[in-house]
Amino acid sequence: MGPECGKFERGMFAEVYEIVAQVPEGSVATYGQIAAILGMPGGARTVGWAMRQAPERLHLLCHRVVNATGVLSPAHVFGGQEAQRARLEAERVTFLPDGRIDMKKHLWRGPVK
DNA sequence: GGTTTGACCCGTT
DNA sequence: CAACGGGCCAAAC
Repeated sequence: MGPECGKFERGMFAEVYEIVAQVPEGSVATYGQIAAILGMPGGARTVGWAMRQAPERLHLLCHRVVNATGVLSPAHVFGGQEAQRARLEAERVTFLPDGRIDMKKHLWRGPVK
């Protein structure tokens, strides 16, 4: 593979995008979890950062990434939490009456282990 | 090359 | 239970 073989964006963002892309339907990952997989314990903010800058051309599955509490991101991100929730529900992700994702059921267990 | 930012996480008040 | 602050890290300005 050449240095510019039509790959993703450079930097550790690419790693984040790849991890997110590996999350199967019906599962969700947390920022801290992804950060830990990348070898950045405590770097949850950096992951969220990559998501903010996330280029749409990658068809990001960022809607499967939530915080550790299972709460969706602020409204101004996905065009409304309602939109993100609808996407997750379409993937058979169940929500608790609290409005949070049932992390115990859908929390991704990592790429492979 | 220092400063600012950001979709976080956790403990404490 | 809700609000506040500190810590942590990498990219953009």
